[in-house]
Amino acid sequence: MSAQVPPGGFAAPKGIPEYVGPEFTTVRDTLVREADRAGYAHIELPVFEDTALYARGVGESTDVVSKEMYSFDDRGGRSVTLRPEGTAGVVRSVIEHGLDKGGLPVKLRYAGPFFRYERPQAGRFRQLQQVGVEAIGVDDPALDAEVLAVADAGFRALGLRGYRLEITSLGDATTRPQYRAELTRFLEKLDLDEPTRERARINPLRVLDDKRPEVRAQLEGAPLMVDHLSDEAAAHHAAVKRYLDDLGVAYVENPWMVRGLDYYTKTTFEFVHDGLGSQSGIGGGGRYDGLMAELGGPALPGVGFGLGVDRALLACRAEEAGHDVAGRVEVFGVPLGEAAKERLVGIVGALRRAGIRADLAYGNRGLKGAMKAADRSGARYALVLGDRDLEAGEIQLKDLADGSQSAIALDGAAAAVDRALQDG
RNA sequence: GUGGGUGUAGCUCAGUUGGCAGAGCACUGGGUUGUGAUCCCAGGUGUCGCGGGUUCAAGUCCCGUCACUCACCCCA
Repeated sequence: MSAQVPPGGFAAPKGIPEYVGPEFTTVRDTLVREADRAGYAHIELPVFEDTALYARGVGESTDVVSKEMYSFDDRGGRSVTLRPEGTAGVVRSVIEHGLDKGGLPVKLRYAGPFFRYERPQAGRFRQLQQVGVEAIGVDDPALDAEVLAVADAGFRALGLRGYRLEITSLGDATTRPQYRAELTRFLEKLDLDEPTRERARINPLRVLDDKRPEVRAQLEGAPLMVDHLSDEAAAHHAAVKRYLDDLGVAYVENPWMVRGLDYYTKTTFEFVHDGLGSQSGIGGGGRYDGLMAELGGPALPGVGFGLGVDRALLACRAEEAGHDVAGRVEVFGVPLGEAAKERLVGIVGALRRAGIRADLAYGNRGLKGAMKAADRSGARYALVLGDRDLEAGEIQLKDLADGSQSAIALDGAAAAVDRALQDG
């Protein structure tokens, strides 16, 4: 398909998607807008952090930390890592700057690139784009539900329908160790290959969402975390579901769901889309009540999500949703000859100063080529100017949608175009 | 990290039992210096991914290698 050596000799690093045009930013900004509506404030964070932050925050035993990080020593000999996820950085910033000293919860949102050294695949990239929110400082199931509702609203706003929200509870520190021991005893009796046994040793929960049928069959009857919740965690879980009903957010329970990051407690969730192939998660997250303390801050709870912008975009393409492709510009200038070009350059400048998106046919193309460029620009109107019009003190305003054309006065042409656009 | 598939023009691809490297789309110009989205005409010097081998002859067969891709794993 693609040549190994591209024209010019350079290729983008492996596994990194590049987006040209408005499609990507439209998806990202739509997701961000829903977080803004719920009062989450923007936070701009470093793209790399102290490696130890992720080792401690995300968890040494996770795949993300143990084999997928872009880590290197900087020139001062400090080990730094390109951020593989957003929550650890947000929590670090909250602790470092005492953002929890004011009113709680602290509600923050972020957007940007993250990095994981994985084998690229459909929907899986080494540089991935996420939009995320974090609500820190309050342990209230209504806040869990709000976070879920914000994500759901974002996907709905994109026009997506072919996804579902799966939720479960991972319990808390009071009962998880017992459950883990019980699950380990169950797994030890199964016939599993060596890599899977190794996984069971590192994190037995992870074996539960194995996709292979031969493994799934053996998992029938495995002990589930939702049956081993503390009274408090069970009440929290039940309350979250009630609040989701109040918010009109649909969900299904998936007690086999596991998260790959160690910090999750209680509520965890994943948005799953059916049209994406193997990498079907378009967003995920949950509660992390121990993370603040783990990273040296006050023992405050938190809840948040990360949404995959790349995957949401692929989902939009799969559903053919959200394609309001606005033109690059609204007005396109077509000059015939040098004198006309000098005059049109000024008019296009005036249009831009008036807030109208406008462009011009450069390169002294023929009339036909210039009109073709006007068509491709997506403009509503073309402004055609030649010697004949200059003499008459007029300029031709052509409606590219219906082909109609009328002459308007050259003086004040920009204002007249503005009026035409207003009238629609 | 493990396994499968695929590499031919900017893009999507065809190329038969080994015999002159092609089509569509896109792009540029012209038909028409006063009109685009339609129509007609013209415009291609491609490391056939790369290296080696077999052969009179390799895009085609063999070996190696690289890249891409899908799945496992993992996750957004």
